[in-house]
Amino acid sequence: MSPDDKPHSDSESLLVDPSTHMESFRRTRHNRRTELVEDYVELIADLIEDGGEARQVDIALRLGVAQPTVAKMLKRLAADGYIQQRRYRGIFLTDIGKQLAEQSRERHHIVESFLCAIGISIETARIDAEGIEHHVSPETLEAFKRFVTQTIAFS
Amino acid sequence: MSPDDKPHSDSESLLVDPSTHMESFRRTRHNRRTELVEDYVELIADLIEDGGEARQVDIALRLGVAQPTVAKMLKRLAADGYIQQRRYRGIFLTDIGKQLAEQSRERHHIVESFLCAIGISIETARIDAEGIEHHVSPETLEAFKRFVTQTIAFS
DNA sequence: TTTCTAACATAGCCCTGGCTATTCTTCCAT
DNA sequence: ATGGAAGAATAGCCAGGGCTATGTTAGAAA
Repeated sequence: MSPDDKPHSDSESLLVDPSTHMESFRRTRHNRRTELVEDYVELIADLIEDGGEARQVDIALRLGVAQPTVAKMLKRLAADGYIQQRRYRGIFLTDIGKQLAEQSRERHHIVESFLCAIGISIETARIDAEGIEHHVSPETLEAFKRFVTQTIAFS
Repeated sequence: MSPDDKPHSDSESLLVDPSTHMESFRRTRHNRRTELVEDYVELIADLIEDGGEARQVDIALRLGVAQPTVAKMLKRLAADGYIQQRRYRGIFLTDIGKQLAEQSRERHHIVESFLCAIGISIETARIDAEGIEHHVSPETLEAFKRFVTQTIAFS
């Protein structure tokens, strides 16, 4: 087998090495699994703060899904210890639920502010932030925060 | 019922109106469905360019999934017209497959460059870009591109 | 108090994207 | 020419996150 039979070894390849590549995808898949939880918890916190309660119908309406979908998800959230439920009654965030909500909310806010700071319209920023926030590592979040602060300082 | 029983009407609420909110989530859910396709097509293009062929085992290795998972996904890609398959033979991108790959690759590259430009380490940029790229709207992508260009111009 | 409605709970379905285990094919090396 | 190994296909399982249809409950209105 001549050297040309195999992919270029290192230099000129546009592909990173397989295990690194794999790590990125694994991480991304993991994030995908946690995003829904974060979305729910964040939304529940907002609804409670805003209207005193978080009803399934409201959650369903804002998420754009059917009520039973929400019900099923809430069971999972309860099982995972993020919320407390009483049959036919409201939903309450547990301490770790509140903690996660606060974290998500802050991250969400930073991402959205950042997008605005680089000149994105508020409508687009809102939509993109919803998708992006879950894939932002602590390091990137820090950078976003710095950038927003600087931009405000200059204006 | 006093005015306080209902959520604040407009001004002081931290929640956007429900239908806007819903749109964001719907969009995000839609993106999630297309990300996998983009990841595959982009990876296939890279593998072909890099080594002349895209084998299931290599795709599986880089994606961090099992080979049958890849096989199943490839059927979907073929059904959707992105690739052509010949049993026990290689995979080829169709024209629209190539087009999608090119688009994804460019977007991916812009996002990664952008993250680097704001000071993220290359390792983190790689991982975050993998997750973020699928949630970047055309408007945001434009802004990223502008930013990268400017940054390079100043250096 | 009774009734009726809005909200919640449950059942049962579908599709997607993972997995393991197993059965072909190909193709290289003997 | 053939046997074996590596890669691809297939079968069959699971969990997650959607859905519709339907039963239950709480609480307001009559």
